[in-house]
Amino acid sequence: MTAITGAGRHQDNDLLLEQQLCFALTVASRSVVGAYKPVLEKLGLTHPQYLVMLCLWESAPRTLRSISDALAQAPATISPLLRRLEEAGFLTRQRVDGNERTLAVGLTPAGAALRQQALAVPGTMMERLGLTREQVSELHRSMMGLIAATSGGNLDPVAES
Amino acid sequence: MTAITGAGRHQDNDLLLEQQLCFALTVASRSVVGAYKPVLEKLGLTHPQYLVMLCLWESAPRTLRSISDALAQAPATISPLLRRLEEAGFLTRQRVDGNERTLAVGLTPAGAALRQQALAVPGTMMERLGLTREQVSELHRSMMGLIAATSGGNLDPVAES
DNA sequence: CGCTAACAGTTCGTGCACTAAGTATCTGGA
DNA sequence: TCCAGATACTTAGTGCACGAACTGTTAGCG
Repeated sequence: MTAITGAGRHQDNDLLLEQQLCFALTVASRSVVGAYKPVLEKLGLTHPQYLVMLCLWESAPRTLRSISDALAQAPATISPLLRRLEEAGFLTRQRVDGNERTLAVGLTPAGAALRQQALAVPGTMMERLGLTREQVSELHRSMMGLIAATSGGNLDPVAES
Repeated sequence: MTAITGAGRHQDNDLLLEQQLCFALTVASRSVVGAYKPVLEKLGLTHPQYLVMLCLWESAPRTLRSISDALAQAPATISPLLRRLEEAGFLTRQRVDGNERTLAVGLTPAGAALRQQALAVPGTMMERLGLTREQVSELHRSMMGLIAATSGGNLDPVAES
């Protein structure tokens, strides 16, 4: 209601595909992930798998829930991802004997060793994207602001009933 | 080789999940798309479907290839998307009689009428995200720069053999 | 004319993301 | 103690993204 606030007579232009932020954002995301692909392939990882490994290199063993929270993704997304990484030999999944409910995800020697190769990835990507450390920081800040805007606002419910 | 250029002794910090641009970018993309979801649900569209409709509202009828190019997505992604939108009654798919190879994607009356409801979407989203028109423009510029960085650089091949 | 290469779209297989539903476990309170 | 609710993870189902293989069509070239 009151479409005048914020929108108004700009509405027609607002529907142009090219100037949609959501469009630019999804294309940028897919493009950057695509740029990682050939680099990560050498490590035997997909991009989401790479993010999981980053989690584990920071702290292991840890629970699925903890990884799920760190990556801001549903447990149902992480679960099969961990299964594939286990099949690839990079991590282990086992129940903690004190608590039969939680899953302890740990690194195998191969998974821990992979970190050495991964160390070169950020630098390689900055080079391939032609970005300076400052530009990366600036973009990172923008993204964090956007993430805060989505989770900070009263979004989860449709706001007004 | 020569990991000193660009990377160097920052490598350890570079692997921290939180400061990965690619991580922030994918989370931001998923978050924003997720924020669109309740709004687009009222129109009966998913976010990728919304982008296809934006294409068609700008110009219809047009070919699958043209939509695929505009959205920077593979024809194989667009094809089933169009099928579902046809099933939903928003567009038509028919062969051009002069050229049995290309597909003419056109709007149905329902698909054309949907534009009126969609006019409110950008304003609604700006409000929900708490972004000003200027902030949206700025973010949009950043994303376009990033997209240019991925397609501009010699990325497609792995560069050196 | 006939053949080959390029092109338009579709289909298939794999992996991700997310909702919903299901299983098992743990915890807090009557 | 026992039970209701919360919690941890898994599974199923839908849709998207992408590479690869496939069908059919068109265009160009000898």
